[in-house]
Amino acid sequence: MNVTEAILVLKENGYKYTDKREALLQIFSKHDRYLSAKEVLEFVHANFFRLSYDTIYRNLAIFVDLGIIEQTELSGEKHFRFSCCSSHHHHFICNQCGMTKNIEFCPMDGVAENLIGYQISSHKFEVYGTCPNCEK
Amino acid sequence: MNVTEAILVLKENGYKYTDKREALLQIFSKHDRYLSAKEVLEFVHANFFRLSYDTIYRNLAIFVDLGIIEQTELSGEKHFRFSCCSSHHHHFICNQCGMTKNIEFCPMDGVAENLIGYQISSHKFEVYGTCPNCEK
DNA sequence: ACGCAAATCGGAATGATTATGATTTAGAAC
DNA sequence: GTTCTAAATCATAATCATTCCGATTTGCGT
Repeated sequence: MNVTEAILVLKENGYKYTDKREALLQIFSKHDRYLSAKEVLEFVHANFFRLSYDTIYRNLAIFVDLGIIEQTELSGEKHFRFSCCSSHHHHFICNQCGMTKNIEFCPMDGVAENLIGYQISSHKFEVYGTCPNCEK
Repeated sequence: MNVTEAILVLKENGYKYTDKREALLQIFSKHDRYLSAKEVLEFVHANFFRLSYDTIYRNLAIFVDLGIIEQTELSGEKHFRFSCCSSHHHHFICNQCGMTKNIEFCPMDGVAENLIGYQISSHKFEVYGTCPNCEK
């Protein structure tokens, strides 16, 4: 997923092009890790854009809906990052910088048969720690 | 883990016995599922106890520290439940009632070797859905 | 260029959680 | 059992992320 593709996806789903939306997408394109709403706001402001929290949250929710970005909860706050690829996968997430590394293995495979009668709607598998870069 | 054991653990770690703490532990003993702080407060009040949020959060944090209860984040709110057993395990969690079912399988086994250079501090594997009881 | 629904603004509201300063209490020492 | 002190609790205010709202602006089809 890149900025141009994302804008196309927005169009396809009836959302308009706006400079704010492009600015948001650029941020995610440039910073390839999990960002809090506040971080996003600061990056946008650094680029001489005015932007309200309302706009941030509203658009990020739309982006998540459309699969443009991924969302997770880190220490009580929502964090967002560009969708790295369409295939189902999980993440190692660095507690320091928010960097992620894909984990292709999905633990659901061997689990469903032990949950007969339970309707499974979703699952979460995340590994937390420190990435080699922050380790130094 | 039961109430008496929990009080013992508190004593061993230099925490005093109080009727509020016992009331909290009784709630968890009685309601074997993930509870929000608000639910805990309501249950306690129903038992004719006065209790402030401060006391709830402070004690629940202590309980988590001592391994008396477990904590997770469900739809943006902290939830707590009695530690069911000491062995490492994961959970199916019902979105409706907060009920849990243990999943003994731990996906970390086959994953660590693919994360050389990454220091792993913790991980989370949770399956969400509807339990047979809420399904009806 | 016009019109309108969608998008944005900014400021207020919400709701969970945490901090504060005063008061009460458990439990040890006498 | 009385006293003492640190811990625990209380009530309230503060904080912080997130959402809501009414007013204004803007993208884009006509």
